[in-house]
Amino acid sequence: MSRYDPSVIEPRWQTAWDEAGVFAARHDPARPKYYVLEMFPYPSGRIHMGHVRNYTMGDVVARFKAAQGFSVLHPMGWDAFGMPAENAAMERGGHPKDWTYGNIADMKAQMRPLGLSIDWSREFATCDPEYYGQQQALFIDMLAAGLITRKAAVVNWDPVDMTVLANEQVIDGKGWRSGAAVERRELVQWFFKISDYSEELLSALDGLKDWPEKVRLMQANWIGKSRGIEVDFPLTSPFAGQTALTCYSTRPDTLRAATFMAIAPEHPIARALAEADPKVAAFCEEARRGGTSEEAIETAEKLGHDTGLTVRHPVYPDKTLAVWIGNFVLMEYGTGAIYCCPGHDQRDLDFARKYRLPVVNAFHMPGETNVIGTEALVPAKDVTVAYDQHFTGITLSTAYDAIERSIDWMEAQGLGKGQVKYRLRDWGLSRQRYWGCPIPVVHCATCGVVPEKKENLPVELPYDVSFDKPGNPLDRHPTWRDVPCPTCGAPAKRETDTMDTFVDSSWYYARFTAPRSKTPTDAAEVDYWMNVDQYIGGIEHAILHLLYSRFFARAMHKTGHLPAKAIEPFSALFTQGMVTHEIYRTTDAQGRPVFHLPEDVIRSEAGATLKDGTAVEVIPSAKMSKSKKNVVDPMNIIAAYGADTARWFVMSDSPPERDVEWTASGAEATFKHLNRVWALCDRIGQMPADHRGEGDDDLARATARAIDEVTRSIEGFAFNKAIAALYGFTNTLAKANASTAVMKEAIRTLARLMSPMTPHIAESIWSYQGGDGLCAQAEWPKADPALLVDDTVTLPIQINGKRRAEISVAKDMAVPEIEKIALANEDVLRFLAGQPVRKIIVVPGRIINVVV
RNA sequence: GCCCGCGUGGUGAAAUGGUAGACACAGGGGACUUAAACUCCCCAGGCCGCAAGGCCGUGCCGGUUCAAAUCCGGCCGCGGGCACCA
Repeated sequence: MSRYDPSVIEPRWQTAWDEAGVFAARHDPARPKYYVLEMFPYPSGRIHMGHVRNYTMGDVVARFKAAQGFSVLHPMGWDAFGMPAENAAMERGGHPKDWTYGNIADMKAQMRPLGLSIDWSREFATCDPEYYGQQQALFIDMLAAGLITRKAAVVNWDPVDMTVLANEQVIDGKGWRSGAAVERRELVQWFFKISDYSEELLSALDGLKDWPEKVRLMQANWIGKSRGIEVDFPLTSPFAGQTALTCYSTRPDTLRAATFMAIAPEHPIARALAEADPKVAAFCEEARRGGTSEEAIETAEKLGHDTGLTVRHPVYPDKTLAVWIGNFVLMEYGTGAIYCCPGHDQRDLDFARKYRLPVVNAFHMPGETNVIGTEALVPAKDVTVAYDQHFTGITLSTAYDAIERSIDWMEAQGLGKGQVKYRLRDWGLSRQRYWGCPIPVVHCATCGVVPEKKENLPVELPYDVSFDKPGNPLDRHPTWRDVPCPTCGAPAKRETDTMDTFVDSSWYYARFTAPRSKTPTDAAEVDYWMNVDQYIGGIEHAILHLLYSRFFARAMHKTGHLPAKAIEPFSALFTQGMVTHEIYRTTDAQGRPVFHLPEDVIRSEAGATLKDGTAVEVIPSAKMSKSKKNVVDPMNIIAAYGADTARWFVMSDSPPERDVEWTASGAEATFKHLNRVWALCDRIGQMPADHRGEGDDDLARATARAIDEVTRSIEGFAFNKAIAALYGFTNTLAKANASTAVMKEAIRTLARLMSPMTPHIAESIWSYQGGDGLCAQAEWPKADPALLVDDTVTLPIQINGKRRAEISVAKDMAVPEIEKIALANEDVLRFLAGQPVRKIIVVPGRIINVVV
């Protein structure tokens, strides 16, 4: 065997795998299938360590399952629509399509040398007309099935660029390019009616046993099921045709402490007031400032304007409450009007203190006075509190019980209606952008909104567009936009909005089962391959992508594109931690932030500079992101040490669910280790066939233990522990003095155990040591159970919980006998110093604790 | 602001109620070498001690338990998500 040279062996084995078609997914009804999928990448043009970690994890699972006899589907594609392509076109010229396909070619060229066991014959990009045409067919079917609707929605409007902005393009309430103050504007948009599935998506979470608990919890909170009551507050004098304000509240137990009302600036009453009163109009205008994100609204300063109107308290008619307009009340949620209990809600209290509104308690902590100062009294709902003069007569109660009693009482009095509500809103899919899947409908003056005929799909994006002006180029492309109505043939206009890119990623997993099908899916293929047995991706997708995919699978089932068994498309989910890195920032002449790639920054003990000496601000590690440019290029590691080193290293140190801070150190050490394995293989290969050693039994046991540990660790997604076990086994093997046959068997086992992580070197060892066929197709080793049990066990002895001694006893020794030996131990006697033993606890096989 | 996580040596971590620090990285010492690199061997949580050994120690404070890194309550710090980044 020559020296270890990955640049020679890695391409050789990759070619061998390709020629043998090892990774082509085969629809084989005789074998169990296993579908492993990693979240497909956005084609930024460069792979980074996060990709290497993500795809190596999936590859370990895919190779492991293949070795265990499964027919494995392990595909790869590109989440290729989205804003960066348009931004690139605006900043550097060129066309989003050319930029995207160029990036895909570049990234694929960087991924191939990793030696991933991917079936590349199934590759597609979401911007392929073949893919998005089928997505348009799905849209048309979903429209017909009543799963899609149109309604008004609020967007970020840049009044200078006259364009809609994404939330990330709104920085401190200003447009990222124009710097203009952003306004909230209403626009008619397309929506998927995901809220029809709120209860279904919530209750089905219980069945997702192999999803992380935290993801299910996050989704449950996002869906936000609440039980509350809808109450009318009568206006003391009717206004604008309204006689009452209708509010929804989840805390009717605090209704007595309501001291004022707040309505949204878009509320009909606020609009009517604004028409008559320029001061109200000015306030409503002001309240529309800022971005649409919940974060922006929740953290913005709460502003209010007193309308002068009052309402009567529905339960205590003597009380009247002032009606305010508040910039924090949203017309989209609930009824656009809320009643405020500053005593028991911090936001309401802050508002009340600011505008000198009254504050009262609905309850106190038992035995306390609880005068409200600057902090609202907000105990957990399961804490018993003392209600004051509560309308139901409740005195001591938890909030849980008081809420139920209040709802029952108010329903009985005809004052309100108990209701279940969900926080989950419909999914707005319209985007006023070019680089996305066109929404396949036509607007006709006589027929209204008409879906495109399926035989005309795909509705393809025109290539001849320019990005020199802000806004959507499809809007100013007459020959694409102006088409005859599919129904009546009269001149009509295409929808120029394109789809949210979350739509693209909500069904790609199904498409991989039959990527060239002339319909969105192929019944026989989805039936064999679905569901995804193991889905792997970043925790940042815990809510939106995964929830949308769960909805889409249901919608695809309803429209006949997926079988019922696939409505939960991902049987098991693993959320890997992120690869993080420091961020490097300078500012431009206008004071705006400019970010720099790590390779453009020179780091020293004193700080960081650019190559021209400009000082760079170093921001602590955060998720690697394109916009922050804190991404690391793994290609230099592959060039220097080979793919096996990169793969082993990203799997070795941190547990896969935890974030890992990228550092260059350690890759070198991995490479040295692989060299040691190579040399060990060489040495064993040259042992005389008749060599006899003393250590055959010990090595056989160590081999069995390694099989057991590596197998269990991979099954439990503890790849770092699998690698620790492989280090241990390699060290044992290197020191072993065993017979040639046992040594050879051990290193062939080592090759198979390493192969999911380091498939190329494993293949070389396998063939050199006389393994049959390709290691990639070899069966996974099985441990002999008889070799896994030890006859004796070491038991630590604690005295009052502190470890003081240890004894070695037979594995199956009876407890009384262990007690006797422990109490006779001389270290134990020394520590006891004659004190009487109060209790002795023996946990067989684990520990002994003597209590004095 | 709201929801969800995470916090253990100089570093990545292991131990998920039962011997805290496995396995590695960086570091120190030694062997080999004219020398260096490579390779191999040894040491290594902190404090006290010549040693034997002892005390302390898993972000901080408190609790449950024979026993807590692990379970519970409260704080602090860091990260993810917040519906148009993907």
